[in-house]
Amino acid sequence: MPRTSKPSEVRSVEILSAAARLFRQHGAGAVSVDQIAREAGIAKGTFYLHFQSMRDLLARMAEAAVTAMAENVERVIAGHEGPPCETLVLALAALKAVETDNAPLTQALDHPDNVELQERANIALVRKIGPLLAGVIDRGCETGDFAVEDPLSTIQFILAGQALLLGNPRFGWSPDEHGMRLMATLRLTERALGARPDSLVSAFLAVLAGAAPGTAGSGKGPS
Amino acid sequence: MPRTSKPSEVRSVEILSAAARLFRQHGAGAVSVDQIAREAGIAKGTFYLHFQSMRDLLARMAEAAVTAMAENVERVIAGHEGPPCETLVLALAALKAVETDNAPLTQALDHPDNVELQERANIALVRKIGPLLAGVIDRGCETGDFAVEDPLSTIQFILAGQALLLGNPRFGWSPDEHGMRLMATLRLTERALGARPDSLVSAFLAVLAGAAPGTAGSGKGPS
Amino acid sequence: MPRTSKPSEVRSVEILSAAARLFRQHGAGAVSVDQIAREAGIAKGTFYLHFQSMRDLLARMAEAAVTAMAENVERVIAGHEGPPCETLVLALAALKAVETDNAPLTQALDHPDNVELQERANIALVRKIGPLLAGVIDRGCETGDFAVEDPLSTIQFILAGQALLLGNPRFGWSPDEHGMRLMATLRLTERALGARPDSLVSAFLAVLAGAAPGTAGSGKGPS
Amino acid sequence: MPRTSKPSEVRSVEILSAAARLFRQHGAGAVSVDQIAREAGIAKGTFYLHFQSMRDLLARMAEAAVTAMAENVERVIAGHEGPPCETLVLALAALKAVETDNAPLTQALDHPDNVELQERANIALVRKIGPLLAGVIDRGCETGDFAVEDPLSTIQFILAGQALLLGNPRFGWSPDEHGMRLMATLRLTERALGARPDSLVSAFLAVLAGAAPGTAGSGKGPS
DNA sequence: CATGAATGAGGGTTCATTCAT
DNA sequence: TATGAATGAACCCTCATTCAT
Repeated sequence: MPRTSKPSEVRSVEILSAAARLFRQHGAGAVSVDQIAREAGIAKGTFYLHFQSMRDLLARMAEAAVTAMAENVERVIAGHEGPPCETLVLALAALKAVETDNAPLTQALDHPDNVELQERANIALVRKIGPLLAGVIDRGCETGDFAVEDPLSTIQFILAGQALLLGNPRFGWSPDEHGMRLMATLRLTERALGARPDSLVSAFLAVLAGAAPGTAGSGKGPS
Repeated sequence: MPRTSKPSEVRSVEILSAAARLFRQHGAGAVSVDQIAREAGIAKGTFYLHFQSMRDLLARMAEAAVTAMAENVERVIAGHEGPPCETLVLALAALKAVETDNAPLTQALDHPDNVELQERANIALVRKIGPLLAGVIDRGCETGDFAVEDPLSTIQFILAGQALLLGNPRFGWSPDEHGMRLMATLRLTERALGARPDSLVSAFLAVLAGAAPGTAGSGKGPS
Repeated sequence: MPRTSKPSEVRSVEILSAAARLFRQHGAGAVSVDQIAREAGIAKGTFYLHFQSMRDLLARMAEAAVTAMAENVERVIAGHEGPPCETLVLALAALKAVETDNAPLTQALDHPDNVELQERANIALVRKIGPLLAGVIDRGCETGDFAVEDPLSTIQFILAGQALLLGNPRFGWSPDEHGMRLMATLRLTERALGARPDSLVSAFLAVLAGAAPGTAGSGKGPS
Repeated sequence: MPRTSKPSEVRSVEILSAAARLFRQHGAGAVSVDQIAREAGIAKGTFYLHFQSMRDLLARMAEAAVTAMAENVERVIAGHEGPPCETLVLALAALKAVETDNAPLTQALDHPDNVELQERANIALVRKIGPLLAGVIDRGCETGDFAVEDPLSTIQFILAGQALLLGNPRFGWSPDEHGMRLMATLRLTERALGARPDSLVSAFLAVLAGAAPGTAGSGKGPS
């Protein structure tokens, strides 16, 4: 009721995080513009001053999530000095960290109803993060740690597989099943990149053990 | 308006394929029961004589699609005598064949809006087809063609990666990009399964060249 | 599925009691022709062979209920020899007995949704039972037990009041409140009929105490 | 189609009276939200801006009707100075006045299908008006005009009887029959309250004759 | 920039009734 | 008489979007 005026960008972010909060609770499919407006403390009409449509909001949210991931990964890559194996594992961990972080935007993607959002994010992720990691692999190829012909395509496939098989709550893996698939994924990645056997696995265990320098903010391990 | 009575199963299939047709055109999310009924040439109420709800229809469609895939793969595996590499490639090709086939049910999954359907199918696919292919790999391990610790987890990861990276029209790969990713996938699979370098790639090329015996009905290569 | 042919009247009764059963459980407003047909073990179309419409069924049910009440009351009046006060109390008790009896038709009326049915029954009751009781009162006027100008109008008013105030579960009286209203009703009736003070009250207590001869089947007292 | 904005309360009342109009014509059970919206000159969605559901509307209508009655009665009681007999008769007349008034809300209750509404109103009426009249009777007991043990229970019974027997158009009494029942009701009330014979009847006739001071707005006599 | 009442097409679902068999 | 698949109008309700203020 009070008519508080704010710069467009501030309002947008407020709306975005209000939406994220609701999405987390009820899933994107079950949230109406009405609810978002109420949660953001604005009138319904104001929503349309900042977003063209509901679809627009969804798109921007997915974008924001992936951007956060990319930034996290970039920071890790830039900040880490050590064997490429470790860098890679840390980067993959940083990826998951965003999902695990309290950041509402990211967690919103986990709900069963948000499939479309999730998928968009996955695709953007493969497209955006792929090149970053491909850079790491390139370096690894130079140092002789890795040996692979087409690093980009390869890591993109691996990101895709991981996103669907491990990142998707719908599979409902038991902890055991999940662990087996995680380990198989590491071994497969080792081979796919032509890395020395056990090199990724041991790097992963090292990361799990102590917080390696350069880890992303949350400090949480990969899922 | 004319009142034609048909056996329940016939009507169900008619409705199912009417729905598939519309889904292909507009995406599952944008199709109403009204439209389906009109397309199927029945009254709206009749729809509810054969399907409990819209959700029910979606579930049955996803199920049908995956079942078709599983059958195709099984047929290929059973009917093929030759090196496991080839069997595997043929099986993967058969998988795609269902999607590529004219079968309306399968094609319906391709639309951008059908994410939920697609995802259900993907998950069911990984769960159902995984074990079938794991069997082929097991045999390969015995013959020495493959060497891998946990065939099921590994092939499931590969199926997941393939489903998202290659099966998803949203990526919008150019033909070149798509080709590179396909090749990288094959190389990755070779390494992941501990197969001899080039073994899968050459098997794939062989399949492309001539219709190997036991190929699925459509005869089309992998997407 | 088996096509058993039965005389129309038998079927009607079967359907009627199937409906009564369902009404008792879910209320008349929540029961569909479909359900009734299923419960009666017939096809939906068959329903319309015996009842013109749903409305028709409701009407016949209300009629049946009141007929049962009237018969009960008539039997009591005919079978009882004693002071009119007692006859009257017994008759009123018999009225309630039908409602309390297991007779599904009657109990169906108690559900909150069945208001229309209940009302029809009430009206029919006032119209049908009124004259019966008026006869008793007439006799009472002759014996000097009662003194009232217009027995029919009077007893109809009392029946109406009782039906709404005491017979309606929607009031939600506490046992105490209910008791007070019952006693006030008896006193009011005494005065209205010009009966000797306490005559009806004590007759009522007598009926409560021992099952007076001529009581209706259930033997249960008035509500 | 033209978009006219009105204060919420105004709209609510407009909708309410549009509904009342339709209810009067077709009965509450046969009126859809669609119709109400059309009659009120608003869009269907607007209806749900002011009423949570159809049920909500019904509840508010019943409430409004009884509130009007209670107010009328209260005004009469407060404004009248004279023998309790007369106050009582005036109050009962005021009750009917609301029903008889042109007030669409009240008239809506008259239709055969509105049983649920009517019943709710009846119950609320007995509960709300009962205590008001009981107060009058209490006073009468003090002045010696009345003599009754439990005024509340007694007057509630009488209200209930009157509501069903006289207020219900379904009985379809002929004018004669109606008159007889009205007179019997008065006599019964006299006796029930321990009033002097003819006291209520003559008060009633007095009220009929000239508009006694303090009568409700409509000035119409009891139905 | 902000408001929020108003819009109205569209959603899924039910169900009394019909009719070809 | 009996069947039950088919009908389709009607129902209640939601919600993305608009627009007068």
